[in-house]
Amino acid sequence: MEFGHIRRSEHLPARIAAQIARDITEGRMRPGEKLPTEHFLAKALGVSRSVVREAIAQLRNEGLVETRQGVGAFVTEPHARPIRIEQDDLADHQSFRDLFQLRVPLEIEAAGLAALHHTADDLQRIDETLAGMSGAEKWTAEGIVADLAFHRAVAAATGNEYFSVFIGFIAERISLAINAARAAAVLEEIVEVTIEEHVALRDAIASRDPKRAREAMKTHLLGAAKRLDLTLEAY
Amino acid sequence: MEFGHIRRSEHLPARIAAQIARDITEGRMRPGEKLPTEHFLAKALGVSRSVVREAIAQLRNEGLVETRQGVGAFVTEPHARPIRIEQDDLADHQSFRDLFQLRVPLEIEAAGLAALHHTADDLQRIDETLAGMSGAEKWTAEGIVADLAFHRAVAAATGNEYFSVFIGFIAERISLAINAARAAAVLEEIVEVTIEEHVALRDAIASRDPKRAREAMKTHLLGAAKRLDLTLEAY
DNA sequence: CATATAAGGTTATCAGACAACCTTACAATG
DNA sequence: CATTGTAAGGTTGTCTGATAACCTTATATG
Repeated sequence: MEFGHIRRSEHLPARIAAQIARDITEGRMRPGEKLPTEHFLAKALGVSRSVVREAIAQLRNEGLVETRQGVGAFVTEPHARPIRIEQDDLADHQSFRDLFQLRVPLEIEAAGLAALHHTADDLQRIDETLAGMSGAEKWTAEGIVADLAFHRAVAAATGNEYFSVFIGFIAERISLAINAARAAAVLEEIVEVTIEEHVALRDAIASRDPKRAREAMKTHLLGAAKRLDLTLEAY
Repeated sequence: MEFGHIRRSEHLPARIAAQIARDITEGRMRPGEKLPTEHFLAKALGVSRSVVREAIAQLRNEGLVETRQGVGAFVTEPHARPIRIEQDDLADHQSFRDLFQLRVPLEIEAAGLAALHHTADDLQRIDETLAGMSGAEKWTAEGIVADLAFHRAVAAATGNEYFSVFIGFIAERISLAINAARAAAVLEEIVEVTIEEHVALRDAIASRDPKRAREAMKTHLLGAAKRLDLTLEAY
């Protein structure tokens, strides 16, 4: 096992943890295998034991290793790691587009499921977000927040918690990125059109027509993509 | 702010982290608020600074706090926190079905995008997973792993990293859940059928026919759902 | 053979110190 | 006055060394 020295930069423990994590995920360390002792790692990496401990603690939090007092640290069985996406990943245009592209099929399906499964409460919450969107003339950031609330409400109406979690997460990231990048004037135009499309979608859901709801969501999202100058495949 | 002493049991840092996490998620500490200094917390909780540091490091890994050297630790804004889903959430049948339902539109879209965007390398990796699946007669767990690898390879062929991340995550959870719940005999039958469907999907991708690829994936997933006794909406 | 006991190794925790970095206040400079 | 430099104090980051708790293994003991 090789343990090259760590470059002096920022976040030593995170760097070390990432290195060991790579060793594990890329197969250089197999499940059940014992990590070197903290003492050894500290010597080998040229850092103190505190840093090594913090790195191992991070790996333990991520579920990649297990530590047993008096015995050592061991690579765990291929146990699913939590998914994790950082805001910074959306900095460039490519990532933004990719995430938007991921959003489309999820939201279309959610619209269809919402049409089938929504309750009276769900519909009321959707209507509330619509009212919040057209209520004031505070476009810009307010409009983005209201748009996000609408999409959340539709996702919640599916009755499937995972749609809520994933769509909420993705839509929120996209909203934040838009809000950070776009000028107020552009936002105003976007929001104007958005409201009409939201109402159309809401009506399709209310009439329990999954096909129409899906089409409405598709129209809405592809329209939004166009207004954001994103080119997405459509077929 | 109250900081009652921590009971002497196991995993002091985890206990402390959990306590602070509760303070944050239950609103007793608001986003942007500064945590007490490590020194103060150590004194107040009756533990050493190392323990406090490890607890705060865990919170940082979970995205609940941010630390700035020389300044302090601060509660993060909720939207800056990464999405995180634990394995335990899939214990009951309802959750399993819901996650499977979420998977369907994602994978269908991925199949279409893979047909459009795959490179020669992508296709080769897909073929490798097919070979791995039919290569041995070790069905059961091996078959599940190979199935997962196939779906990962297709997602990777989209060229969209987020499809890889999300589909990899979801499919892995489902695979683990299936592996834990099903008997070997049942798995064998499932895998038999799966291979044919995989090949069909592979051919559709290879001929760059997104429509056929989407249909193949849809057939495959809805068939899989049926074999798992899941009832999903289809329209 | 079965059971205690001792020894050594490893992680968990503690304690104290110094380094790196940030903020603030205030003086110096133009 | 506005800007820049500088010093002070506070906080996190890292280092060092030691002790406690725990496990494994080997050895002794009946």
